[in-house]
Amino acid sequence: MDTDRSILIPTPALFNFEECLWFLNRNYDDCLHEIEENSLIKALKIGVGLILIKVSVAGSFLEIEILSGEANAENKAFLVAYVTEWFDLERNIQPFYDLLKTDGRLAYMTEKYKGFRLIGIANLFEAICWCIIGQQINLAFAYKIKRRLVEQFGEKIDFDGKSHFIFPAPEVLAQTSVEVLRGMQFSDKKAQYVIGIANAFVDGSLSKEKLQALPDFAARKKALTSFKGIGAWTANYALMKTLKEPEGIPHGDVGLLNALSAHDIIRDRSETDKIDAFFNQYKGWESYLVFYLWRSLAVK
DNA sequence: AACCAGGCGCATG
DNA sequence: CATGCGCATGGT
Repeated sequence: MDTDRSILIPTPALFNFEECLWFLNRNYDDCLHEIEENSLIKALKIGVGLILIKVSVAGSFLEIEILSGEANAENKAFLVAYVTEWFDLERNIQPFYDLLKTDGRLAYMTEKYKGFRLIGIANLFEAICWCIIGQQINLAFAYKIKRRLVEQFGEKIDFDGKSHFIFPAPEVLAQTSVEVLRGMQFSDKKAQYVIGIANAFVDGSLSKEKLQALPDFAARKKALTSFKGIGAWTANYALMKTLKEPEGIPHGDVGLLNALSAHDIIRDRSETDKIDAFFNQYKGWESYLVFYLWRSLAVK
């Protein structure tokens, strides 16, 4: 191991990297990272520089190896912060487990999914675009469309015979056209939404920093849903994945509803009062509950 | 081969 | 405020 190009982050209690990898894989074809064996490879942009990292477990540490790009102190500090946020390493999830254990239907999760963390999407623009792509279509198709978009417009690092992409910048997508996106099988509306959101990022009317500066969850949700293409589901999803907001419950989500009925919490999606009452028992941990329910959905 | 997919916006009652 | 409808097209 080249210590110059390697960083170790101590892992917290109740952390299991393989559980997290399961979620990042799930038999889907995500173009923004690659999983091989028990490691994860991802390209990132730091300032103007591209960097390729490999994340794996080394004893009681997560190891970040810099495969390509500059391994200076500044980049290393960025990477520690990035991976810590990505895997939500700073959160003590014991209180969540204590709540799960009081619920006969969900208590099994504290063993079966032990150490599973809320996997983030640090890039707000990416999170929103991903939501728009995924609205009302099946996930396999959504990943295909995302790949077309990313491979056409994203920057990449070639390493070891493979290309590793990063999500396109708003400036780039703001310059494309509905026709081009239609060619990638975006619907007319979704193409308009993505371009509209890209322009909002370019002109500064929407940004992660601006959202974070708002006083509370309700204000952030309202700000997000004022943009075309961002409804309640997308706003909650983005707040949950990018800002790690506990209250971000993607209401109406098909996967969530399926998991709720699979656990006999509801019979059909109209029972919104039951859903609210259920989530009320998990104050402060709603988004984690959503994540664990998604985790419970076996893929094929 | 019909029915469903990690919804959303807009038009009505 | 709640309900209904069109969207677009791949998966199963």
